[in-house]
Amino acid sequence: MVALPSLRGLQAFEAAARTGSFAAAAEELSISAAAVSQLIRTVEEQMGRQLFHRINRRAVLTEAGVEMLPRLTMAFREIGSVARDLGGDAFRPRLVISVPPSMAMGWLSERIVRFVASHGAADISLRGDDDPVSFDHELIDIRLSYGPHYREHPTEEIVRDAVYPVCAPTLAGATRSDGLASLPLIHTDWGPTGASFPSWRNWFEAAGVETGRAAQRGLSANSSRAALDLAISGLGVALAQGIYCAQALEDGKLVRAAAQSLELRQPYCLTIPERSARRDIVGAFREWLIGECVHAVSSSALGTNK
Amino acid sequence: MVALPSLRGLQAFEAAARTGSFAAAAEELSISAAAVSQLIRTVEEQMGRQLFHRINRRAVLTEAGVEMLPRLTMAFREIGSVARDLGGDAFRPRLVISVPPSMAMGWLSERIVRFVASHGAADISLRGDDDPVSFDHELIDIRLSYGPHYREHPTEEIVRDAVYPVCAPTLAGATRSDGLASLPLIHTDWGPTGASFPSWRNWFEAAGVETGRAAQRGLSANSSRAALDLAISGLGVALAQGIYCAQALEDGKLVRAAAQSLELRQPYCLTIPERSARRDIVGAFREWLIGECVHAVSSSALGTNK
DNA sequence: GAAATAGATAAGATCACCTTATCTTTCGGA
DNA sequence: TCCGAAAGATAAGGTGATCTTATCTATTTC
Repeated sequence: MVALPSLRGLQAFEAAARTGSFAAAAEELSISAAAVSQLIRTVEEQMGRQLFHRINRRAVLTEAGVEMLPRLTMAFREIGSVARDLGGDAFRPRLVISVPPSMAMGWLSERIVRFVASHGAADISLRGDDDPVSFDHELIDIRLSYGPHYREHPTEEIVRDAVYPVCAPTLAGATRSDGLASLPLIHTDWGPTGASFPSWRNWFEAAGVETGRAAQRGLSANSSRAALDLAISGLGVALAQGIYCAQALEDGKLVRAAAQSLELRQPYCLTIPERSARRDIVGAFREWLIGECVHAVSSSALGTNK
Repeated sequence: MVALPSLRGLQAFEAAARTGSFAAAAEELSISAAAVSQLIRTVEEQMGRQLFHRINRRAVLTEAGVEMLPRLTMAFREIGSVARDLGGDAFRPRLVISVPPSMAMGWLSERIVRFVASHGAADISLRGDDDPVSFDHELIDIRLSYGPHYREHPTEEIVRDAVYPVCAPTLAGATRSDGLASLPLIHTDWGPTGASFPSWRNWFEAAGVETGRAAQRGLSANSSRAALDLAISGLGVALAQGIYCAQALEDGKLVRAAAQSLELRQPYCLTIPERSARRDIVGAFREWLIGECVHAVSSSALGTNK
C-alpha cells in the first residue's frame, strides 16, 4: 500500500468541504481556522491537485474536491462510528449477511430469529443480493450463493441440493394410479437469475417419461416460496428445492409425490472474506447456517432416488 | 461529531491487526516497530480499551480488536483509493445507481449505454436493490424507487406511471368485436415486493366490466419483462406499465388492446443524498434519467382514458 | 460605508510522532 | 540444549507536523 497523505489533512478537507466553510470545519475539529487552511494546503501540495478554488478569500470546491467528498465522508463516518463503539462500555458485534433474494425473504428470515435468540445482542443485517456482490466496496461478512462465485475469497461448498415433486397429502393418493399424469403441475419461474434451475421438463426427462405437452400444463408461481404455498394449498404438484420444502415435509403439510429427484447443477457455497473470518460471531453464524442448510437438505432427501 | 482518536494510531492498529504483527505494520507504514507499538498504546489509552492482549512480548488481538478490524480496513482502504485517484493524472468519476431489481435488469441496463456513450469515462455501477436501501452504510449516489421512501433525504416525485392492456398487432383485430373477452390474459407476478401493483382484476373493475372467473384465465409471467415478451410473441394481452412498454409501442411490436388505463398507486421517486447532490455526473444522470422516464411514460400514455 | 465574516499568511510554540538504543521473551534450528 | 534471530516494550531524545496568535485583505451585511 502506497503511503497515504496526511490523514489529519484529509479530515480537515472533509469537514471543510462538507460544512462549506473552513470556519465551521475548525469549530467541528476544535482547532483554529488557520490550522484548517494550512492542513488543506498541505494535502493539496501532497496530492498535486487543488481541492478548493480560492476566489478572493473565498473557498469553492473544485471538481476533484466535489467528487472525492462523499467517499471521504463515508470513510470518516465509519471511523467515527468505530471510535464510538470502542469508547462505549460495551459494543454490539455487527454481522452483515448476504444471501440470494429468494432466501432472504422467506427461508432465512424465518430461521434467523433462532440464531439471534441464541446469540444475544448483535446488529445483524440480512440482505438479499444477486450475484455478484462486491466484497471490495461493501462490508459483507458472509455470503451464501448458488454456485462458486468469488474464487478470490475463501469459499466452501456446503451442500448440494436437489428438487423433488411435492404436493399436499390430500392429493397424494392420485399419484399411485397414474404417476403425476392427472395432477396439475406448479411451475416455478426462477427469474432471470435462476435460469439454470431444473424445470418440470428436465424432471420428466430424468424420470424417463415421455411428456409431449403435458409438462407445460398447470399453474405457475414467481418464486419458490409462492410455488410451495400453492402446493400446500392442494392446487397441484410443485418441483421444490429440498432446502425450502424440508420444513413442510416434516410438518406433514407436504408429501413427496414421486421418488425421482434431480440434483441442482451447482452446490450452495459460503464465502467469508479473510477480513471477517476471525470474528466470533461470523464463525458462530457460519456453523449455524451450515447446520441449518445441511439439516434441511438431508432431511428432505430421505428415501429418494438421486 | 465527537473528536476522533489519533487517526495515525488507528491506521497503525489497522495495519498491525491485519498483518498480524507490529513489525509488518511498521514496514508497511515505513516507520519503526517501536513507533507502531507506541501509536497503538496511545489509541488504547484514548479509547480506554485494550486492542491487543500482550502475552509475554507477543501481541494477540482482543475481541474488541477483532470486531473493529474489518470496519477500519474498509475505511482506510477507501481513503487510500481516494488518495490514489487524487494523485493520478486524471480520475474517473464514480457513479453508483440503485434501482429496483426489475428496472436494473432490462429497462435501465438497455438504456444506460446511451448515457455512458454521451458522458465519457466514468465508473458506473448499476445495482438492483429492494427498498429500503441504506444510505448510511452504502455509498449510493442516486436511488430510483417506487413510492416515496427515504423522506430523510432529498426526494422528488418524477413521474406517475399507469398500466395498459397491450398485445401484438396481429391480435388487435379481435378486440373490436368483443373487447378482451376472447383473448388470453397474461398475468404478471410482481413478486413479494410489488404486491400493490394493479392486476387484471383491478383493471376490469376500473373498466366497469363484470368478469366472474374470466380475469383469472390465461398465462402468467414472473416479471414485467417476461410478460412483455409473451405479449410481443402474440400469446395474449398483458397489463404492462407504460414505462416498460413504451419502446415496443413505438416500434409497433405492441399495440394498445383497450383504451382504459389504470394509474399506479405510487409515483416513481428519485432520492439523492445531500452528499452526492453537487456532483456533475450525478446531476447529469438525474437529468437524463428523468428525461427517459418522463418520455417513456408520456409516450405510452398518448390517447388513453385515465 | 462601518462592522462582521471568511480566508491567507507569517512566525513561533508544542506536542504528536518518530528514531535509536537497550532489554525481555519466544521460537526455530543445529 | 544452546544460540541466534525475531518480536515486542520501554526510555530518551529529536524533528516536524500541527496548532496558535496576530495581522492583513476581500466580501458580505446591515
